[in-house]
Order: sequence, then C-alpha cells, then structure tokens
Amino acid sequence: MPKVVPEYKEEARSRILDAASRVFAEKGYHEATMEDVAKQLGVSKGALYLYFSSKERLFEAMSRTAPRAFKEILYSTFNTQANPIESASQFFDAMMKRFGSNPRLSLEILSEASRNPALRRVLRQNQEEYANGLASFLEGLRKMRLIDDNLELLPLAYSLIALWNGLETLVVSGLPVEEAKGAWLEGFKAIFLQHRLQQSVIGSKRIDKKTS
Amino acid sequence: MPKVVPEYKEEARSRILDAASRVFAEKGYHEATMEDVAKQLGVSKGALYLYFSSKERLFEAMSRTAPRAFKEILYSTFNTQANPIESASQFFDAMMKRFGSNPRLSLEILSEASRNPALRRVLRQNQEEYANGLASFLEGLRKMRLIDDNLELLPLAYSLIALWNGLETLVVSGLPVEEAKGAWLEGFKAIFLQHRLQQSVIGSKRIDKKTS
Amino acid sequence: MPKVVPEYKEEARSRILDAASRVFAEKGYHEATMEDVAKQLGVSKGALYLYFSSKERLFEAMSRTAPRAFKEILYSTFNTQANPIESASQFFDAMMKRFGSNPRLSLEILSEASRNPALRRVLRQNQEEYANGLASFLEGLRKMRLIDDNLELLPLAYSLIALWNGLETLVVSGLPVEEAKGAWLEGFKAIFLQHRLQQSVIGSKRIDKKTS
Amino acid sequence: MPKVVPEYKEEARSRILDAASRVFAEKGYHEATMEDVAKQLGVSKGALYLYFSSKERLFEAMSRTAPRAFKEILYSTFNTQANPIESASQFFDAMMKRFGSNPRLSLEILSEASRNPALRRVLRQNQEEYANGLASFLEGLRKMRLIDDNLELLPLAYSLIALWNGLETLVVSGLPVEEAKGAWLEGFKAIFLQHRLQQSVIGSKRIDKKTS
DNA sequence: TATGAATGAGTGTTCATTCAT
DNA sequence: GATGAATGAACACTCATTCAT
Repeated sequence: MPKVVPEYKEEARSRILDAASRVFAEKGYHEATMEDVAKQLGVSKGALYLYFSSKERLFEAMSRTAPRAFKEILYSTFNTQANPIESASQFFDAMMKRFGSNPRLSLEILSEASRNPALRRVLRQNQEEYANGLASFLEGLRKMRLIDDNLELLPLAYSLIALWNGLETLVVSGLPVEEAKGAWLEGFKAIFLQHRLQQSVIGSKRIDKKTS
Repeated sequence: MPKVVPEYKEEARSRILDAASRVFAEKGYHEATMEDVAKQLGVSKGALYLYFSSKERLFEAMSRTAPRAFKEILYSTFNTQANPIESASQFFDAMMKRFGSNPRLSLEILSEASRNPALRRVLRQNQEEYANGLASFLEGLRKMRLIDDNLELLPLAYSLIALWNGLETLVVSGLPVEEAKGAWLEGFKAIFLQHRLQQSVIGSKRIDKKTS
Repeated sequence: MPKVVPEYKEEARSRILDAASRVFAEKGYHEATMEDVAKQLGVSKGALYLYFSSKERLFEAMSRTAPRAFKEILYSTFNTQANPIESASQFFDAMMKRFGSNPRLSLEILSEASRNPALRRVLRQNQEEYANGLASFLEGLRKMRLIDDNLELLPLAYSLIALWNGLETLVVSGLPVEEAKGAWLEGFKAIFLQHRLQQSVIGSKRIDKKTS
Repeated sequence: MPKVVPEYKEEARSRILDAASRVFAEKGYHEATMEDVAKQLGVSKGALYLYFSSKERLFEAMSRTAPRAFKEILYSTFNTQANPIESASQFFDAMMKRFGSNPRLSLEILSEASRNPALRRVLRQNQEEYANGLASFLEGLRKMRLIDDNLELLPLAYSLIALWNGLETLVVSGLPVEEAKGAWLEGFKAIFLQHRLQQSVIGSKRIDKKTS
C-alpha cells in the first residue's frame, strides 16, 4: 500500500481531498464512509485522521477546494468580451466535461452547509467572489450595450449564479442535460440584448444562432 | 398520549406527513430520526410504521405532498396577466411567508432524489408540470409583447424554475433573503421587455427586430 | 369477518389452536406472529388474547393438542399383531400423508420445550404414554417370537420412538423422504426377528440363515 | 477489555465461534443476542461483525464447526471391530462427557436448518459422511457375522444416526439420561446379532454385553 | 365479545473514531 | 507516520401486548 505521504504533508492532504471528493460525489456525504475514502486512496482509515480530525472536517476541507475547478471554468469562459451566449455555451460544456452530468457533489455540499455554519461561510464567500467576478464581466458587456442600462449588475450576477445552480438541481431531479442546456442558453438570450441590439443598433454581421 | 388517528386513517397519514416535513426541514433526512418525527407528533415510533413502511417511504410520501403549497403559490401569483415583475415579487414574498427563509427541505428532497429513482421521477413530473404551467403564463405575456419573439417559451420556463431553485441554494448557503429577492427581481426584469418596452414605446426606436 | 366464537368458547379455542398449528408449522415459533395466526383465522389479534394470555401459552396449548393426530396414527397402525414391518410402513405413510414431509412443527415444539419446563413436562408425559403403548405392542410381538427374549421392551420402545424422531430430524436436514423410509424400515427389519424367524420356524432353529 | 485477536485472525474467528456455540447452546438462536455472544467473549458487539457479517452467518459458521467434536467421537468409538454394543456405550458416554446432557445446540441448528437452505446443505453433507462412515463400520461387523445378511447397510447406518438424533430429542423433552442410554443400548442389541450368535455358537446362556 | 390502532422495549447492524502496535 | 482491530453510541424496524371503542 502506498503511503499517504510520499514527501510532503501538504500533498498527502491534497490526495485525501481528491479521493474524498470522488467518493462524496459518488455516494453523497452520509452514504460515503471513511472506509470508502481510505480504500479509494489505498490507505488505512486511521491515516485519514492524521490529516483531518473528523469526517465533517474532511468534508469541509473538500468543500473548500471543490469550487476551484468551478472557478477556473467560470473565469476562463466568462472573461472574454465575446458573445455572452457563446460564453455560456462554453461554460456549460466545460462543466459537463469536468463534472459529468452528475452535480451530486454541489448538492451534498449545499446540504451539509445548511447545518454547518463554517461551511456556509465558505460557500457565501465563494458566492460573493463569483458574483463580483461576474459583475465585472457584465460591466464589460454593458459597455458593449448588451445589457439594459436599468439593470443593476450585482443582483443580476447573483441571478446568473442562481440560474446555474438551479439548473443543477433540475438535472439532479431528472431534467435531461440537453434540455438543461437549452434552458441555460434561453435564459442568457433573454437577459442579454445581444441578438436584438446587435442587429438593430449596429446592424452588423453578428450571427446569433437563433437570429438569422 | 394523543392518538394518531382521531377519526380517519387518512388524516393520520396527513398528520404524520406534516410532522415529518417539519422535522426533515429542520434536521435533514439523515439527522432526523423516526423517533424525532414520532415525538414531534406526540406518538410512538411504532405508530409511524402503521402508516409508512420505512423512513424512506415516509420521506418519499412527504416529498410528494411538499410541492402542493408551492404549486398553489406558483399558480396563484403567476396567473394574472399583470406586470410579471409584480407577480414575481408576490411569489417571492408568499414563498417566504409560507416556508420561512429556510429552503432546507427542498434541498433534502433533492439530495435524496439523487439516490432514489422513484423520488426523482416525482420531482421530474413536478418540474414538467411547473414548466408547462409557466410556459402558458409566458405565452400570455408574449401576446402582450413582453417577451421577445425569438425566445422559446418552454426552455425559458425551465430557466425561471431554475432561477428560483438556484436562489434557494444561494439562500441556504448564506445569501441574505433581501439580496436574494433583489436577484430574483433583477433576473425577471432582465428577461421581460416590460420596462424597456414601456420606454421604447414612449420613446421611439423598436428594440425588437420583430417590430423594427 | 367471522367471529371467533360462534357458539362455544371451547370451539373458539379449538379453532385458534388449529390455525396456530398451521402457522407455527409453516413459519416456526419465532417467525410466526400473532398477527399471522389471527389472519389465518380471519380474526383480530386482540381476539387471540381473549383465549390465550400470551403467544407462549398459545404455543403450549397447541403443543399439547398437536400429538393427538400422532397418537391416532401410532395406535391405529401399531395395534394389529400383523407383520411389524408392515405396520411400520403404514405408520410412515400415514404420517407423511397427515403431516406432509415437513416435520417442522415437532422440531419447533421440541425447541421450545428445551426452554419451557411446562411444555417439557407435557412432552415427557406423551413420551411415556407412547413408550408404554409401544411396549404393550412389543409384548404381543414377543409372544409371537418376533422379538429376542433377551431384550427389554420398554427401552426398546423408547428406541423406536427415538428412531422415528431421529428420522424427522434427518428429513428436516435434507434426507430425502424415500431414503428416510428406507432407513426406517431397515431399522425395523434389523430389530425384529421376523424375516429370519419366519424362516427358522419353518426351517429349523437357526436364526441366521447364514449359519444354518 | 481483551482484544478479540491476540495474534491471528483465524484464532479470533475460532474464539467467537466457541463463545457463540456456548451462548446458542444455552439460550437458543432467537433468545441469544449478539450482545450476549460479545459479552461471553468480553468483546464489543461491533467486533463480532468484523468476522461475521450477520448473526445468521455467525450461526451458520458455528453450525459447521459444531459437528467436529461429534465426528471425532463417532469415528474414534465406532472404528474398532470390537463389540459394537461396547462401542455404542463408549460413544454415549463420550458424547455426554463432551456435551453434557444438553443436546440443545443440535436442536437449534436443526431448527434453523429448516429455514436456512445453506445450513441444510451442510447438515445433509454431514449426514452423508456419517452414514458412509458408519456403513463401512457395519461392513466390518457383517464380516464378523454380526449383521444379518439381508440388511442393507447404508439405510441401516442412517437409522443408527436417526436413533442417536432421536434420543437427543427425547432427552431434550425430558427423558432421563440413564433411560436414554438404556434405550440406545437396547436398540443396538436388537440390531446386532452378537449376543444371540454368541450364544448359539458357544451354546452359553449369558447374553451379557461384556461377555464374548 | 371483538377490534385494531397504538405502544415501547428490544435487537441487529453500521460506522466514526480511537489506539496499541 | 501508518495500520486496522476494536469500540460503542446510535438508529431503523418489529411485534407481543394493551385498551378505548
């Protein structure tokens, strides 16, 4: 059996978190056992406790690292000032590719957060960060006149985050991924003036899928 | 100890479901024990099993009845062809009043659905129903020219549902209810042409290419 | 639902015992529930308690009546002074016909007797009765010179009972009924001088044809 | 609290089986709790589940090891070609010494076997093995002219096993051990030609078991 | 008498956590 | 550090028994 710590304690933690996120994603917090996590890693149960004092702390730690991938995808797809519908589509695809069509883990984290204040605080911070990030992005779009001047950007950023989260809940409860993508894009189209403004205002060649 | 059944077996079931929804909402599925539910009702554990064969079935049954209130509020606020922003605001307030600012239960149901196919089927059906209902509602708005003609209504309906669900997740993870309401309304404003149309009608330039 | 007592309390008891013996035979003491017995009879659980103060007492009472059929078969097949092998064969067949090839109930009774002195006393009495009955029967056979003079009849009677009980245990643990019958008959043949004596009486004094 | 496993996992299993057989023998399968077994061993309930996945499996495993002692006694007493009555007597005494006068455990095993096919298969195999072993033994006796040539040995072997099992049932239901032994021996005497042949051959009157 | 809803003690089983090695 | 055997608290579920009607 490979040791947990080949060289650095930090790496050991990291490996555990990785194994944990896979196990929790597959089985959910309550169904997953410490034994499961240990086996996933090829390590003894006891070893986990050298790095995390309890299952709860392990889950918390994992919850903190989990959004990393989300952030990367979010910022890499929503940074360019290109067509926001296109960005949204890329984001959707990238998320699916990265997490499969199983948003189970987010849900588990959320579920735990509802009874774990510390975890909730972490999630809240992430939210804020995402919202601010998105708001900046929207600011850019506004300059391109893709967003109605009467809209407040921060609340709108939150509603975009909510839209994404909400789609995850729909997928978990059975909405086919394809339909989820449709809803996701239609939501974006509705929000951005893009396909309307582009044409009427600029009269350019913008080729929105829907717009011919 | 009061009897579970004052007169009708059906009422007994109903009482249990009610107690269960309170307990599950407060503690979550796994943390709540059958004992908790029984105590909440002032009844013995065994009594619960006269009506539901297992904790899981109890939860399922509760999950099926839970959306009833949601439906009522949904259909009563989103039926009039009044200002949709106003409807959205009423919906938000009614939901808060009814469920408090604790959307924990929806989350628990969702969480269980991810591992319980029967439950998932129920949720999926509800989704469809809501989506169709909302789509009809949107149809009405379209006739009032409040919705862009290029938008497909069913996906848009799903995205509205997602928006709501997503806001619940944000609230669970710490977003203040006030901000949630702000995001909810801003999302609606962005989607509906209302405020712009109002203006544009008054002003001049048609934004919508359809009218241009 | 038919009432337990159509006319006489005694008949009610009797009906319950009958239902109980069927249920206990099929499921065994521990697996059978009072509910099972009540349903078998089309009566409420509570009704059983009007006639028997507990499951244990019900089982005891049933255990006392159960051997009735056994006795009848025993005495009707082992009374004639005909060929004892023939009697044994008839007994075997009659028992199978009456109880099927499922001696489960005897076992259950035995099992309970091992922890229930009152029940044990009943069984012991039955044993004695059977043994004495069989001893008388053997007495008759001895007069016909079918039993070695040196054998004591009461112990031999017990060993015949044991032989039967033992075959039941073998059948329960998987011995095919056919083989059980073979063993049963072979045991009898071995014990009774019959087939040898018949010959020797006709032939000479040699008991064993080998030595004749 | 002493550890279940001093050194070898196999020994731990073995210890548990030992404790289990004591507890099951005393209380019976249903009355015995896992707690009882654990306490008997000075171990926690959970420990038992490290070695046996359920009470049923524990009982099965115990049932498989239980006959070991029986086999040893059986083969060691019924191997010599000495006087079979003597062998029978030694067997009886050895069994009593080993298991006390409480054949409860066999009964419990039997009782469970009637509802557990896996267990039944084990018992059936054991039966066959015993029967074949005894048949060989009888073969030897036949050569010594102690068994009538007309008897088939395998069925007879089964009937001897049945005789033993049956005596256990009688003892459980209250037959004094002394009488049981009497019946056991009288059964053997009846079956074997020994005492008769001895006489006829030698011409003496003594039928004493010991006397050759 | 008879009912059957309700009780609640009892038990098998799980699993996070500990700790001797 | 690492192990994994052991712990023991916790909990779902059963069912003999009771009792209001």
